[in-house]
Amino acid sequence: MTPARAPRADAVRNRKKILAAAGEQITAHGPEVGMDEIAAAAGVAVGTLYRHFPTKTDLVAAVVAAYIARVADDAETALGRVEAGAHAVDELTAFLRRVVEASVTDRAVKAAAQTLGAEPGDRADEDRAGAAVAALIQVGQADGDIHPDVTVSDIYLLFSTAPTDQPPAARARWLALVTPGLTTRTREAGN
Amino acid sequence: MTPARAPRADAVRNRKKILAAAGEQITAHGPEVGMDEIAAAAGVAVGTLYRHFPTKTDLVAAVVAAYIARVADDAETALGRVEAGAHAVDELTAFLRRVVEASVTDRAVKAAAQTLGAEPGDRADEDRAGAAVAALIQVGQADGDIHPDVTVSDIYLLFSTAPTDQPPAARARWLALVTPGLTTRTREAGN
DNA sequence: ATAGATGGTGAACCACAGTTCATCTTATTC
DNA sequence: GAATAAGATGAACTGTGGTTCACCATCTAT
Repeated sequence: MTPARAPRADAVRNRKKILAAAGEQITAHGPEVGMDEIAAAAGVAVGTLYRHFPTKTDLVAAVVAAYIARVADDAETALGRVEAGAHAVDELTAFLRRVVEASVTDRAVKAAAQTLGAEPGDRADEDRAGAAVAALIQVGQADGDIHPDVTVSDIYLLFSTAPTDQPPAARARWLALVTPGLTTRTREAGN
Repeated sequence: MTPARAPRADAVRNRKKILAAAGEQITAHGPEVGMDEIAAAAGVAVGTLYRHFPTKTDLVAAVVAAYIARVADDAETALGRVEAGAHAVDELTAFLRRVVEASVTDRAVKAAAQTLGAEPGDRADEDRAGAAVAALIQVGQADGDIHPDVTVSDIYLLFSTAPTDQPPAARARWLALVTPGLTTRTREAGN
């Protein structure tokens, strides 16, 4: 069922360039960047964009998928560290922080995803991330550091509400406000 | 310095109708509702909208201002209850919950405010709300219930990150996750 | 080297939403 | 009840941005 001949070399190259450019442009100027601008940034004509992605929504979806893949990688790495002996709570909060920090860059991606009807291009990556986070939580709960009723969807909930458009100080503060809800430790003064 | 004759009666009436309709339409269908639709809902022609509000951004700003005024009222009422003997923490969290709940209706307002360059039409209402919340926090801290380093901007930060587009259960859960960051009490199991 | 399809180009197209304005209506004033 | 200014109307205009498509270029298999 795959008799189609292999895609042309330059087509593959262009696809990558487009994806990269789209990511950059969207994170830089928000989701309202025109297709023309993305095309220009990729060093390609608009038509080429449409050859690879039938619609702008599809393009954004692809960018979002790439973002999710990155997050999944991050989560799995964190899990790896825990298996190597690191504390799960620490890794989880650090993961949270990292995602929130990174989302400054990727905030527009999120916005774009909502503006258009962003579809999960690759459910697989989403699952990967979920599994890793779940494992992280479980270990943390076994350690007695993470509150027993915390679930993966809690983490997603916090992700989706992260103040990506706020200055660094505010993001740090937000993290400080939110972590006590996840851990069993009493809130410490700070920041 | 006010020699201008009083505005016509129907003009005043229309202004109200427009504001009301704009609020409804935006909360119902998001900030992307067309001016035509708002006009239709108000039982007026588009041109009338532009007579009262030179641009769509101005109209949205007016709607946002009305929203802020409502929040300010709410905060002041809560403060009143505290002065009458209620616990400040409870009132603060209840206030938070109320705003989050209400924002289901008003979520689009927030979105609209960000989409366009929403300007604070009435700084006064903003200040009213801020003052009331500050008082609430202060009393709560004096009671020893609210963490000493909590500030008004923390509350604003939480507002701005409230999951307004999530189902009720998720919003409740969010509140449960976030409150421990404000209080001095240890997190209790729940939900 | 050549054929033929795959991929690339970009000017033109189109739909949509905000905005304008010449004209008509209606409230207010004397 | 005129006269007049304030307000209302809505068809038409405009600019923007996604999308198309007829034509050209390039890669790959033979």
